[in-house]
Amino acid sequence: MTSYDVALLAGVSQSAVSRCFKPGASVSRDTYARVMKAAESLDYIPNAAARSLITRRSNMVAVLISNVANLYYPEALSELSQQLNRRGKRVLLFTMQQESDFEEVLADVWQYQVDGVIAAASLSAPQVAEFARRRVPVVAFNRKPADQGVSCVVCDQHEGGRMLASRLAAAGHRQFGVIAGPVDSSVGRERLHGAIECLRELGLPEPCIVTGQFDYASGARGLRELVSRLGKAPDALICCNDVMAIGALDCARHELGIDVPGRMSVVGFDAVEPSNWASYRLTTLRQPMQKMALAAADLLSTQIESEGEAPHESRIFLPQFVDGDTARLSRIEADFLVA
Amino acid sequence: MTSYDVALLAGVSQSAVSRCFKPGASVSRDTYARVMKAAESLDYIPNAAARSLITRRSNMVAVLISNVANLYYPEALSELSQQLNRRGKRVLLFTMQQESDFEEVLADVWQYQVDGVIAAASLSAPQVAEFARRRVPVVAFNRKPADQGVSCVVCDQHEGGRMLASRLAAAGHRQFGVIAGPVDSSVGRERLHGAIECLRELGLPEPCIVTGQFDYASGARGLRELVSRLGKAPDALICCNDVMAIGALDCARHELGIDVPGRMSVVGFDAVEPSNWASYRLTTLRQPMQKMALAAADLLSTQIESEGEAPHESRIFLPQFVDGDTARLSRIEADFLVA
DNA sequence: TTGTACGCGTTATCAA
DNA sequence: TTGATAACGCGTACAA
Repeated sequence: MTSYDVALLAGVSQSAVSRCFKPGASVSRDTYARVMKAAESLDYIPNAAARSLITRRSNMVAVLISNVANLYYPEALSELSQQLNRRGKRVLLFTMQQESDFEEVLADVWQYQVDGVIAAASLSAPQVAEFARRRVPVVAFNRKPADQGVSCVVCDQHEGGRMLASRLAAAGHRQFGVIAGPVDSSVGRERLHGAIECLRELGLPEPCIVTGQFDYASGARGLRELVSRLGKAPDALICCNDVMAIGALDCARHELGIDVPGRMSVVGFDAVEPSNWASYRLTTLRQPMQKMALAAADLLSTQIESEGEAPHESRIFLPQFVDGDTARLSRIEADFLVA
Repeated sequence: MTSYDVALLAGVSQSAVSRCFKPGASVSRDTYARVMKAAESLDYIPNAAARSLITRRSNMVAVLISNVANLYYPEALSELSQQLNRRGKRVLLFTMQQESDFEEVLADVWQYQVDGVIAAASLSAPQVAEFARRRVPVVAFNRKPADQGVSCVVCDQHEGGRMLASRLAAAGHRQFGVIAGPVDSSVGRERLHGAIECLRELGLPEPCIVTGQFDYASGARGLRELVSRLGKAPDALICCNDVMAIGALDCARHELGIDVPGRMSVVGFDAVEPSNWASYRLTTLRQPMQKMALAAADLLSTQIESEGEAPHESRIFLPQFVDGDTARLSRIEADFLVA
């Protein structure tokens, strides 16, 4: 069914039909009614591919995301999808096993004439340049791109690392253990470095650091390794995401018999849903995902509507402290923060 | 950059360029090399919209899914995306707040000329008819459509309900409680009815049933209501998904002081990742998600390639029992099943 | 307000 | 193997 068929049935020209489906076009009430009736009876719906060919707008936005199964991404994806839909954009989803698959995926993205891209992956400078060359607006989501010429929405992971470390330090913890994220994760690196930096500034002993893969097993494995390296449990354990923190927590309680928070404090990042379950009540940091998705959709929409003339913008959000039951934190500190 | 630009630079006709990007077309080595060199230097990439206009293939598949944030969907979405990508299809994602938003979303789907649809939502008979009329292949994912004229991939939820109920019954549980899913969830309904049917056949007392929303809070709320209705905890608690089971489990242990599995057995459905964490070790059923995604991608690809001439097919998978620590199950039963 | 005519970038057909 | 030409379905000047 094409607009020609509808035009024929309605007894008008094809362009009249086209105008009826364009909001705010100049059509008489009578023509509109006839066209709509014909369209309905023929089940006519405009062809988005043909439209995009001439308008140079596909109304599609590519969302590039790695590791969808990670507990933290679904919320991001869900929010992004809603926000984009609200702005009349559809989500063309590109999932990657690892962030390193990003380059190959990009080649696919160009074909589809998407109006913009939201990339939850690290953007190298050449990649940023390619976006500019192709005039495809891009917003980096939760990744600080190497290049400055890109809009991004991030949660300040570095500051998050500092927040947790400083609160734990203020409460008297001295020997820190850290379970870091995989080396290719910039989010994990920033959290780690924020924590380390803070501890260094405070003159505390160097933390003992092990690497994990952001999964449950990594948390348990990480804690065991820390205990074996230190000869005892650290005073405080900072895990670079919640799932590892939960893995460590379970290991501490069920396997090693370490009292949390009595003997060891445990904190995580993300405030994924399970972190708030009664068995955990994890002390952690929440990324304001709804606001971040909203900001990303706004930034991208602005870029799209301005044809890339809008200045690049970085929206930086602060993580919110979630007061759980897995860390001993001093009352004073809490009062101080409220004031 | 269009194929004309490339043709000009390479000194060939536009159709020659087109052929170079079509696998298996008839082009001389020399022409191919010249075209590719020109294309590379111009950053040329074929325009998928223009291509789909004439080939009537967009290489896009719409995936309709509700409640992406549900712990169970991310795995499904991730697997589906991978399987479809492997077949050269991109995923156009449509998320719905509720399954009832399905109808509106469909209107959007038609515009985009997708090659097919994977619908994780209930399909009414008129909707099935519309797919047929528009000649868009569709595969229902984990939903038995009302109409038979649709391919579907499902896990036998009804049988799952029976499996859990029968094993619990065989182990001597008599008074059952059930926390059901929301009324508009066919998956939840089937699990519930399977369990009820089985208990009825065995001549056991009618189970006490409360309704939940598939979320953590529903599990706790549901258990409290059951206890208040029965005046005590049921012998066995069947929850229509894992997250509610975990909610009930936490409530039983941390709030009501009910020994699980000593005093009450608890089982769930889905085998989401947290169900296997040390704090829970939930007895549950796993849906073979990878196989299901694979089957869905296969079925849809077949439909697409046959232009809808392929017969409709139902692929029904059986849930796999996951032996956790939250249910007392008799040794005999276990041996019996192995044999 | 309406219709004519053209072009968006590609693939497909066909004759050379 | 190659190039000219005609679609694909739509939006949009432009003239009426």
